[in-house]
Amino acid sequence: MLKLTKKADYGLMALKYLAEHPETPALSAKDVADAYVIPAQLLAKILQLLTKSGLLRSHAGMNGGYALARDARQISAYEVIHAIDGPFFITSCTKGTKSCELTPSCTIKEPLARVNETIAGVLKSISIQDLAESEPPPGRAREAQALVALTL
Amino acid sequence: MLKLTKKADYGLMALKYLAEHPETPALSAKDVADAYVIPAQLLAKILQLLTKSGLLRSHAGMNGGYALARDARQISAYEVIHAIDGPFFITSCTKGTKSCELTPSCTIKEPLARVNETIAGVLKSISIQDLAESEPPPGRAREAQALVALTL
DNA sequence: CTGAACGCGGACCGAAGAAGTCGGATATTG
DNA sequence: CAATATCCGACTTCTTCGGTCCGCGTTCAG
Repeated sequence: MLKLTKKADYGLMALKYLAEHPETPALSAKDVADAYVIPAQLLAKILQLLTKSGLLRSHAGMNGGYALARDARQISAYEVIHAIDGPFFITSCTKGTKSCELTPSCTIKEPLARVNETIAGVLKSISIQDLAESEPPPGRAREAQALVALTL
Repeated sequence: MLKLTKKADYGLMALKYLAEHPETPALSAKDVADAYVIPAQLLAKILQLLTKSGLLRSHAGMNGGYALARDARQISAYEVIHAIDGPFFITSCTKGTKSCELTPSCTIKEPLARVNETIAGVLKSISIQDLAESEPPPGRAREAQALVALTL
């Protein structure tokens, strides 16, 4: 409940890894899969998704692999998750496609949709670059650049 | 991915319903299940969970049922979700129980943990009362009372 | 005191989605 | 040509969610 999939995790990890190695022209799926210890074939499919979404550029053949399509600072965590897991909604009852039918049930959904947007906003404000940077010095914390207002 | 379960939805709906009927001493699971159109037996179990967590007070026997244990304003959406779905983490890799083992993989998780806390903060700032109020007049929007800072 | 209405709680099952595997086609380079 | 890549769909396996069933304890009305 309310957790992102391993695929999305893997995708974020992979992008972070690519962001940390800007010098290399391309890294193969296997390279990344070895660096972390995730199954190579699975990672490959994830990277393919990210390529289709325009976040990565791929190059087949020997010495091929993947590279970031844009600057790491221009890629948000939201885009990655969206590319891998599709559009995400907090509510099971995604209003729009007459899912809640007759029942006037979904009075809850209205305020929860705001929460949904808030979370999306937070995710959009985080870039791959942020992920790649924020780890080495344990004490140092980058100052808040994301400030999100929630109105019910 | 990243959506809350129907059980949590049902729980929120039920609490909202109870908040809207403060006069009645107790409403049975069936009452609420009929109001919205959700399966009664399932709702019953959810209400039991909420009772065990201290959010509701139950009364067995004829004319029994459930009532809010506290004021609707004192119950947060976070508590409800937590009571029903258990502790929630964005990351599949909940650090703490040596889940990420040897792999130095989870460099991602550190910043994502912040996101997790941010979301939890938003959820904590929403009360059942908010849910019960925010619907009738479509144009009117309560002003932002939740302002969340995210620091990476 | 007896039975109906209710909460309690465990066992169970089907469906759906996530995680991961396999196999083959295509492209690129040495 | 051969090795190394991406690419892409089908498939199996595993877990979890949504939901049902049944039996028990409690309360209250007649």
